[in-house]
Amino acid sequence: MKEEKNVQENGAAKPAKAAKAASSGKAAKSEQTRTLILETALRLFAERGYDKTTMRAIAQEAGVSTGNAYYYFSSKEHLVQGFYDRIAGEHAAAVRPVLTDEAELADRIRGVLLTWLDVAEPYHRFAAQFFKNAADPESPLSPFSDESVAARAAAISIHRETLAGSSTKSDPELAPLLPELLWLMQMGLVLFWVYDRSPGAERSRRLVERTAPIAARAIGLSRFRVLRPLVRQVHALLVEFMPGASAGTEPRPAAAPAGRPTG
Amino acid sequence: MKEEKNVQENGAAKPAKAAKAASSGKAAKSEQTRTLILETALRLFAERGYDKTTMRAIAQEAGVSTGNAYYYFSSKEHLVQGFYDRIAGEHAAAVRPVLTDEAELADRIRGVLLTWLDVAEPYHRFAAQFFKNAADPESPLSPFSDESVAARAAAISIHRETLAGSSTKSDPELAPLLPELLWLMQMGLVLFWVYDRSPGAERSRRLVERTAPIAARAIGLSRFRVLRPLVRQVHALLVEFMPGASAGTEPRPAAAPAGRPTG
DNA sequence: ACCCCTTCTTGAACATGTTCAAGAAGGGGT
DNA sequence: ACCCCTTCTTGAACATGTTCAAGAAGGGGT
Repeated sequence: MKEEKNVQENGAAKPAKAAKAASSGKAAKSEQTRTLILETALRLFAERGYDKTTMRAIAQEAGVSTGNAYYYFSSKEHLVQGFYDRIAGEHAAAVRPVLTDEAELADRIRGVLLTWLDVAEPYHRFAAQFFKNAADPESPLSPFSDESVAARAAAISIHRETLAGSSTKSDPELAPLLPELLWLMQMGLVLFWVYDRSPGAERSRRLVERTAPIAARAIGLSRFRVLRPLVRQVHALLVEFMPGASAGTEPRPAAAPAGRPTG
Repeated sequence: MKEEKNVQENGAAKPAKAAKAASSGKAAKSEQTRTLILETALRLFAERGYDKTTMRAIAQEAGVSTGNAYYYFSSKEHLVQGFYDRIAGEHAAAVRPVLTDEAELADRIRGVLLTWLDVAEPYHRFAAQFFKNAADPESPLSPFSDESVAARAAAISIHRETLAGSSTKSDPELAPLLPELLWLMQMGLVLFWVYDRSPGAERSRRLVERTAPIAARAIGLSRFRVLRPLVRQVHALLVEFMPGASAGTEPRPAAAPAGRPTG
């Protein structure tokens, strides 16, 4: 079912003539169709859930043929990529007040993570259903996949700001790696949230309330002398295993570095 | 595709007459068929991978009808449960030397985790392919699901021994929660390993080499005064969120406690 | 020997993700 | 106006997980 052959760059067969079409004034017809299919899919996902929404239903609802949906999105999973990007965008926007108003690191971390829960809440049921795809390392939906680089970089960027804007000082060596560490923490939260069945995801919220101060405190403590050896070890660990952690603070654009897989 | 109706206790329609059959001397024919199907499935999974192995192929290879396979295993996923149990069993056995020979906590943790990698290695490709199912919270394969309680308890039990047998002392309040914490660490390793494409999973092995001393050191440091507040917070966190963490050290049998989901 | 109820077994039918051959639509270039 | 090449679009066909109605096999109880 999952073949190595026929891998597409970005999951769609969309040709490179996009630029040309844009310069020709009106949005390309093609682009409209693509958007229509995507919007329809996301709406149906939200209404019925991922599994209950068939490709046939999406195509029919969008008024195109089944095959046409596959012309624009090479699989059902690829339709979810758009959902990813949307949530990431909403989060980036919704998080502004927190980053300007809060000073304490714990509050900033808490605010950023709670905001994510707020943004994601409407999609909770939907998310739980397609989450399994995201966990498949082969899947473009994996948070570690090349296709997710943009969303990942954006998320890490938020965390960089979270740290930079606070008064808490951390071990200077460790500092550049902390944004990615917070991102990892966020991924953990997402994992927990997906499993969370409590009404309003209140358990997830409480988890944030509990862990944000811990993370902040641990970061603050990282300068203490007793912890120096531990911090050193953690630092070495992160440098070795965080993809691109040593490559400075700029979020990298599209292409992932060659060589070893993201894992 | 995934309906709430028709949930079965243990994923098979196997009737409660097992005990009776056992007392009647020879293994019930039914049990033989069940085992045959399972063995065949695991063999084909290992040979061809999860996705490439169709239910039809399993049935055919086992010499039964497709429908018959579904009589014994209510879905393809349920066939993998047996694989879980097998790996857990092998790990429990293979880990004996480590637990008797090693004294240092770091070495014990490292040994236990490296042994898991050894045991799991033959199934690496296979595991990566069905891992997505395990990540689905709805799936019986989820490490947090009720169906996985037995395997989870066994794994935690190993970690309890890992800690108990070492000379490292930890914060006494924290101590009872550490086995589950180590289990969580192990789950993290599994996650990493599934994504790991390096030959022989050497990156996973290096991750263990790096993290085992860190974990051991952090556990040892937990008694220090500066860290007291942090340890307190972590403790409160674990008590609240670790399923059954407050319920003493005995691994619980089958049924999960009522109320909130495992998440 | 026979009846009846439970347990197994079968293979066709169904649902749904995906592929594919065929052709329609667009749009230069002449 | 016409040809040709690329881009879209279609709907049938395919693959495979799962369900289901039908009936076979077993095994007491009489």
